[in-house]
Amino acid sequence: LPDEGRRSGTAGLILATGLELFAQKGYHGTSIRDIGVAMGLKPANLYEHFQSKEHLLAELVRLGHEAHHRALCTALLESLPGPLEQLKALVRAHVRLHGELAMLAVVAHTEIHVLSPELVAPAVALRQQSEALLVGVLARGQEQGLFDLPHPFVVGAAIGGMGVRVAHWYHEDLGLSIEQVADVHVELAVRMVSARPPTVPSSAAPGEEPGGERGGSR
Amino acid sequence: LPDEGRRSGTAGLILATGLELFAQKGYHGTSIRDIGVAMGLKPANLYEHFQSKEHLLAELVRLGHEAHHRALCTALLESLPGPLEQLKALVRAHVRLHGELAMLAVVAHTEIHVLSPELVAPAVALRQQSEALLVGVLARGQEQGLFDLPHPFVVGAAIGGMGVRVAHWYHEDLGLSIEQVADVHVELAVRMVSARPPTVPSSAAPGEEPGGERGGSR
Amino acid sequence: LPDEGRRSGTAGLILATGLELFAQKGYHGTSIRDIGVAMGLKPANLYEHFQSKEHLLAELVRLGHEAHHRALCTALLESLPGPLEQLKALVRAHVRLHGELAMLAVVAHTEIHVLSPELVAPAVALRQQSEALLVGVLARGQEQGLFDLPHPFVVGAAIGGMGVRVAHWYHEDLGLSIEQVADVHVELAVRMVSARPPTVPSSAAPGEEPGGERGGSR
Amino acid sequence: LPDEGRRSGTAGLILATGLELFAQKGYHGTSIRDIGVAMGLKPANLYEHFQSKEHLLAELVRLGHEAHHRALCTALLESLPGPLEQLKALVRAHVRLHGELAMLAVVAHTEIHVLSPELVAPAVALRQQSEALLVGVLARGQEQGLFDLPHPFVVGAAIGGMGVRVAHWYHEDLGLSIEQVADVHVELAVRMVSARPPTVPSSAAPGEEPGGERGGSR
DNA sequence: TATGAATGAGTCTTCATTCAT
DNA sequence: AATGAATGAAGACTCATTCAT
Repeated sequence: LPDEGRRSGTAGLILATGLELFAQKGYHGTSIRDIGVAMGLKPANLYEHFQSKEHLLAELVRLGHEAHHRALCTALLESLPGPLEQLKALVRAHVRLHGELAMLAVVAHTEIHVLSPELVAPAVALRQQSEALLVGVLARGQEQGLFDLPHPFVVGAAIGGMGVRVAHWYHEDLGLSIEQVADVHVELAVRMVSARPPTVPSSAAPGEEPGGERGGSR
Repeated sequence: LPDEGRRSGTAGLILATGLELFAQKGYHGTSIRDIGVAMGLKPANLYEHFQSKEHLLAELVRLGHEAHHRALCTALLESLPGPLEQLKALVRAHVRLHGELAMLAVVAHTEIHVLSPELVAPAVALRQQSEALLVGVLARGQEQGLFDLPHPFVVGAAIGGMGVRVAHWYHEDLGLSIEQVADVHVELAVRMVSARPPTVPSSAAPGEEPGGERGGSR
Repeated sequence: LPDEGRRSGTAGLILATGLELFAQKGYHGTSIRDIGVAMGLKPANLYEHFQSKEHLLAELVRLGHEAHHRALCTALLESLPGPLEQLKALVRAHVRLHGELAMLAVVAHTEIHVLSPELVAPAVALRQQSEALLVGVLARGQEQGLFDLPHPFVVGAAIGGMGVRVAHWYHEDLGLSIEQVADVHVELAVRMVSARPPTVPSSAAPGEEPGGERGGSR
Repeated sequence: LPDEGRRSGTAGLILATGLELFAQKGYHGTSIRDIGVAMGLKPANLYEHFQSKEHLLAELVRLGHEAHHRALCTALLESLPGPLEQLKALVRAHVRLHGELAMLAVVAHTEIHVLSPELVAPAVALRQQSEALLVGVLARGQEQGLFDLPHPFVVGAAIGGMGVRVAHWYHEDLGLSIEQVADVHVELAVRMVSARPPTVPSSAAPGEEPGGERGGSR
């Protein structure tokens, strides 16, 4: 599905069909025959183009991780300087990718564990690098006193996580462009790294909740 | 795994073993034989206690959704009044559940789609109610002018989503208590619904960011 | 089902239930569990009363053959003398048994082949004796010039066969008493062994059939 | 086995092997593995040619009923006119089919009940038509005063039934050609529908039968 | 007498894969 | 590049049977 991974003819069709079915029913829930009938080809034919079912998945997982990594890197390269801008760029790219290439993102994320160590290696390498990008930005933002992170690791996981989930719930019939969704997530991410004002004037207005909040934690 | 769903003897063992394997390898990736050997029982024995593999999954999915719904309801009932406190209570409960019952949460979430309509019905009903709790709190918060939500629906999805992801990355060897993780998420959620201060020095305004950031970009 | 084979309590219930299910779905098509649920007892309980499923069948098959043999012998003993009367008695008894003990007859006939040689022995012995009764009567009838048999063996098979089939099609809702059915079969058997009159006008000779027939052809 | 149902290659082999085993051990008593080893093929291969074991049976049952119906129709078409000739033609065809295609006839008759309603439908339709042929001929024969039927329905069942049984006892090593068997059955059927001569000399009257009876009774 | 749990063998069927064509 | 047939392994599930209770 990503432009770079597009393959010609039958191989591309297999890739696209496999992606759709894997996203829908899972790797183990999809048989080589399912893919065959969905394509109008016989199962045996798949082996002209991929060594095995697992290799087909490996290719998809690799494409997904590459697309993700590429999107983040590009975002960073094109970003204005500074941790905040970079964070915004990362979040935007992260969310857009999970909205636009939702099936690929889901498959790459969900089914990565079925791959054998050899086939999974490239993907995990990319994933770690991608994660490092966000971690790095957050770290620098905090070093520079621009971010106020309750806990850098957890905040990173949360920001990444809410983006990942977009692939599961976003779809075009929602009346929302993926750009709008990305905008919101950018705003949320910014808020997440920004210290709240002392809440001096009791932003919770209706009166006087002052005390309540204190004991709120259990 | 949740106290309420604990079953006696063999049935309970099957439930626990199935949960573990389903979480690890997926429903379709786990064979009835896998469960059998992991339990030290023969596969045939499973059918004394569950009608089918699917019914076993259905029970787990149901338990997961019930535990989740129960946790949210309890949190709300015990919360101090007011949308902000309720939001905090919901997020805390949501995160704790996804940390403490991680496997159940993952299975209930990931494998719900393989269930036939009949078996899935109770779970989807509960899920909708659970979602409605958060949506309701956010809506009231905004009505009362306490929250500033860029987009209520997306914010809800984001808050829910980051909690859901906790089940995928949190584990006890992380040097973090789940309570700490919940604390952070509560703080993050509060920030997500709170308007940022006017950003007086306009930290987001491009162009005039205070120098230091420049070197941060790669 | 036959009075002599009736057993007390549970054993009798198993026998009756097994008979019904074997007749309906066949031996291999009926599981020990089917019998259990149909009886309201647990399958394990069957083994208190029968060594195995096969022994249950063997008992039924034996009962069936015994009842049949007994019916034929009694008929012969109570018959007026003479091959014709004896034939009539045999046919009547044969048909009555297959109507009144239809399920037992069907099972004893149909499922006898699944029994191991040891268990089947008593039944085959009886069957041969029963067949011999009819064969003997036919032979004597022919010797004495009372019967005109196109082919003794085939006629015997035919007379026996039409009676056997009664067990498959007769049931009480048919508006026919089994006695009526037996009457008809007796009459048919008598005709089967009786030479036709010289067919004076030669009704079978092609070409000269008496008019009326012509319109009958389609 | 009937010429019309013969299939090429493997499918035909499966059909033939299945027929043999079903006839011998019954549908439920025959496993897909039995068929496989009898054919020298692996069980899985059967599913290349038939959807399921039940579909294989359904095909056999259908073939059997078609062959039977075809045989009866052809017989009627080629018959001389008139109920008596038609009866003779029907009986001859009926018997020949049950002798020549014995296994098919037995399976089609015995195992039809295991088929699901959908799969059984074509066969029952044919069966009803076949029965109607005989019933029709008998009815016309009686209307025209050619037949003397003690009870039309029962006579039909008896004539049909004795033919059906041929499939169970006839085999070539018997020293009888199937044609001979058919001849006998034709003669028997004719006798069955023909009024006995008034038995003027009272052949059944006890007492005055010519001698033989004396020693005949046991 | 009755039963719940347990089990090894066996059920039908689907799987991914190969190979000759 | 494509396919129909073939296959060994594995899939979920059922079977008749046992045994402690």
